[in-house]
Order: sequence, then structure tokens, then C-alpha cells
Amino acid sequence: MSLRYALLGLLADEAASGYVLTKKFEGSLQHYAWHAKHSQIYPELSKLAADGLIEVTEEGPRGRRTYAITEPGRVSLREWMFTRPDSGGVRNEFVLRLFLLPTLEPSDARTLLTAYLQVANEQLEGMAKIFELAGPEWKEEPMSFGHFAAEYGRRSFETLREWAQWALTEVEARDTADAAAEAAER
Amino acid sequence: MSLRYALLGLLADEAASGYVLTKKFEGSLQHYAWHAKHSQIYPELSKLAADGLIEVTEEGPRGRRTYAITEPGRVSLREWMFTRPDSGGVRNEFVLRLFLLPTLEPSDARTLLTAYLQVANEQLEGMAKIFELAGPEWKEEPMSFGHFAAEYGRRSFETLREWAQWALTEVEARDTADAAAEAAER
DNA sequence: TAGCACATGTAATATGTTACATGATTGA
DNA sequence: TCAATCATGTAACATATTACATGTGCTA
Repeated sequence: MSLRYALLGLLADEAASGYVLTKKFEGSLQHYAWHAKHSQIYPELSKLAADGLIEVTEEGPRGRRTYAITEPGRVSLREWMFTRPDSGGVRNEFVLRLFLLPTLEPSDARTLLTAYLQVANEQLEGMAKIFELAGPEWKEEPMSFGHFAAEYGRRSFETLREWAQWALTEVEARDTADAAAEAAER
Repeated sequence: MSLRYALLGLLADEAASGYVLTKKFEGSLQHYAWHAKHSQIYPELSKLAADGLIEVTEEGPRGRRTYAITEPGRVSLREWMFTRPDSGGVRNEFVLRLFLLPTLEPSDARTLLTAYLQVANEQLEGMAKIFELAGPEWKEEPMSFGHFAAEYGRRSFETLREWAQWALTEVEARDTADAAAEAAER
């Protein structure tokens, strides 16, 4: 059901064709928020139009149809924004792996955590570039599209980095405890 | 495909029946990592058993079957833990809302951010209780099940709280800029 | 004029949800 | 003994992915 509002939200920012919306999902959106293929997007746009939440405002070459959000569409989007996200509906592969980390041998856990640390650093470098490019615009225009999400992303990756560092010390502690237990056995 | 590994991971921690696994998904797991209904769990357990990754170790009353992970199961789980999570496959309703926050009027945005702040605080209180209950055990046994995830959760909610506070100042800035523009118009 | 990006559609398959369905054990 | 919880299963429906399918316009 969220795809509907993802599309509505993108069209609330600016009018676009199915093709353009597909490209938007291939950008930063899909890495952090939501993704969908064109085979899902086109049928959903038809439904949204049938429900009067969006409308075709322009027909271009190659059969291109540009959609814009309608007033009922804005009302529907706003309503959804204020509904409590279904906290029983999470599917986060990364957090699942965190939960399952203790099923690994300490040496494997250390390897994996080191890889996470690297991912966090890479992502932070990427975020730095985004801020460099969009930063000036964001300073002039507060509350611009993407800024809230980018700032949240930057802070989240910093948190991931710090957490991974903490987790590595935890694995070391386990190694030390195991070694002590082994020594005591002899 | 992740459900398979979620089940495998839970069974790597300890043997359990489909019913018990369903209950585990109804706990903290579903709020932060993964969720599934019994109607999905039972067929998947059958498939995992058919593939030899788990096996029935005990048959109890009321037709209860307790499954345990097998050695091939552990190998498969470990392999999956080391695959790179598909970064093009995110579906995070919360982050989607962050992306769409700028589609709201500043006053609506302020209302929503205040609600997020409250959610973060509530969650942090909940986490504090979890740490109180499990903390002593976690201190004695480093790398225990749930500790990594809980610590990550705690840090993430602190990040959310700080981000929401920052975002509120951003909305204020927008309000100020809008008021100035209006004044200049007259 | 050929190759690439633009642009949309749909069928088959896989995954996930809701609803329907049944029965056993336990404790009050 | 009766209600709640334990315990599993499956059918119908909704959602999402992969693969197949077709044609247009631009630019080098």
C-alpha cells in the first residue's frame, strides 16, 4: 500500500512520467526508503488516475504521459503522513543480521563487523559528497526535498560506525572470556 | 528469501517449534528486524526440513514438532550472513515519510516532527527497561543474543531524537523565511 | 542509419496477508 | 467443564519480481 503514497509524494514534489518516477526509485530513494520496478509503477499510476488522485497533464513524444497530483491526491497523502507507521510490519535485512550476529563464531563476527565499519565509512563519504553538491541550495531554502532524509542518513551512518566500533570491543571481550575459561580448564 | 534465514538464525540460537517461532516474531523482532505470520512460517519450515537445513528433534503433545538446525543449515546461514545485503531492496516506511516530509505545510511538519520526538522518547524508555532486565546477563556474557541489536536500537532512537530536534529548527527557519518574504511583499 | 536511451505494457512466478478451519491440552 | 492457549494447516487474495514484449526519438 505504501507504493501508492510513495508515488503520490513524488508527484506532490513535481509532476513526472512513469519513466521518470522509475528513475527516481533507482536513485537514493531505493537505497534508503523505497524501491519499485516499472512493472509495478505503471499499473499503480493507472489505479491512482482512476481514483482521481493524480491526472495526466501532458502527453509527450513516444507515448509519454506526465502525471500531476490532484487536490484529492494531496488530501490523501497528508492523511497517510499522519497515520502511525505500522510498527508490526518491519522488514529490515540489516537489523535482522544484527540480531543473528551472535550465531557466528567470534572470529567471523569480527570479520563481519569490520566490513560494516567499512560500509559506514564509505556511505559517510558518499553523504559528504551529497552535502557538498546540495548544501548551498539547502542552506538558502530550508525544508527542501531530500534535506531531511539526507541529514537523517548522515546521522544514521555515524551511529552505525560508532555502534560497530562498540560491537568490536564486545567481541574482544568474548574472546578474552573464552581464553580465560579455556586456561582455567587446564 | 530472508524469512528462510530468519528462521534458520532463530533455530541456530535454540531449537523451537513453529508455534514458538511465531511468538518470537511477535516480540521485539517484528518491531525492528523482521516479521512473519504462522501461515508463512509453517510452509517455510517444511521446505527447510525438506532441504535438510533443519530437522525435527522432538514430537510433543498437540502435534508439536520441535525443529533444530543441522550442520548444513549452519553452513547455509553463515554463507548468507556474509553476503552483501541487497542495498537496492530497501522498503522502509519511516524513511519514506522522511523523504516526503517537505510535501507538508510547515505547521503540519512541525506537528509530525513533535510526534516523532515523542515516539523516540517512548522507545528510549522501552529500551531502558530492556537494558535493566537483560543488562546483568549481557555484562556477564558478552556477545549474547539480542544485545547487539538492542544496543543498535538504543543508539538509533537517540539519533532519531536528535535528528527530530534538528528538523524542528529547520522548520522554524522556514517559517521565519516565509514570514520575511511576506513582509517584503507588502 | 545504427545504437542507445526513452517509454510503456503484460504474463508467469514468487512471496506475503487475511481469512477460514480444525483439534488438543491445561488450568481455573 | 469450559475458556484460553497451544498447535498446525490451507485457500483465496494481494503484492512484488522476473521475464518477455514492443515501439519511438535523438544523436553521433
